[in-house]
Amino acid sequence: MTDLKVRVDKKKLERTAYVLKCVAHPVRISIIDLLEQQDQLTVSQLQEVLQIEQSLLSHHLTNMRDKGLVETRRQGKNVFYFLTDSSISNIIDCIKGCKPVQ
Amino acid sequence: MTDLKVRVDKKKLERTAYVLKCVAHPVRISIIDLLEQQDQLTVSQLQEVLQIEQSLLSHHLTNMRDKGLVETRRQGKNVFYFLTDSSISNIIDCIKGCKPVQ
DNA sequence: TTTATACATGAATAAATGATCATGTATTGC
DNA sequence: GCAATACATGATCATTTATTCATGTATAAA
Repeated sequence: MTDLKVRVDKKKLERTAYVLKCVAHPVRISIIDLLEQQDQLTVSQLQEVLQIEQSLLSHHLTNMRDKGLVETRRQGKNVFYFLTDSSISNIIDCIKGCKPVQ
Repeated sequence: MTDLKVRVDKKKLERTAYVLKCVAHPVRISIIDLLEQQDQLTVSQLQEVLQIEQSLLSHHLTNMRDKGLVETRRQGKNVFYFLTDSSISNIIDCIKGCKPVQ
């Protein structure tokens, strides 16, 4: 109570919220889950599983790339997406570990 | 590749995104961090640390309560807020463990 | 060099979220 | 009962995010 304070500095707080906001979407969580299983996947492969419009998927992927969650590697006509670093995966583990509330 | 699929069912996916969306805000992350340090805190105590408008804080707290992240206990004029279950805290641990991207 | 495939981008719109302000309610002490 | 303290709520407006649609670009293959 005496010297209680937020232990995370403002910059990191904002960065964290920024990244988490990106994770916090059903489609993007699904993408992370798939990339944990598969190491790398093309947009078409993701689309086949997710069954959403190509352009919507592309927007989501661009979003994730902008926030540093995934990276890409082009190979011929295909672009492979893969998770940037495994620490992101921890988030998914947490989620899985979480008891559903209510 | 053959039978690749999302390992989280749709309902849980949505619930997860819903809760994560709630976590994904600097003020609310701060609140979680404070409640990890203190067990329970009144709105006034939170306000003193966070330095934001009372009504804004109250809105954030109501939001977190709706999503099941926190619960409340009234004691006289004060309302104490506390984290619902420790599993939520894991999210914070993850965040702290995450390397800052870029 | 045209056509098809794979993916990205931008504009427009819809929907959700955040912040502010004014006001309302519960509890306590006088 | 009345005032003060502690907190909640609702309306409003601004900002952000999600989705769709149309179109653009890169690569490969014919």
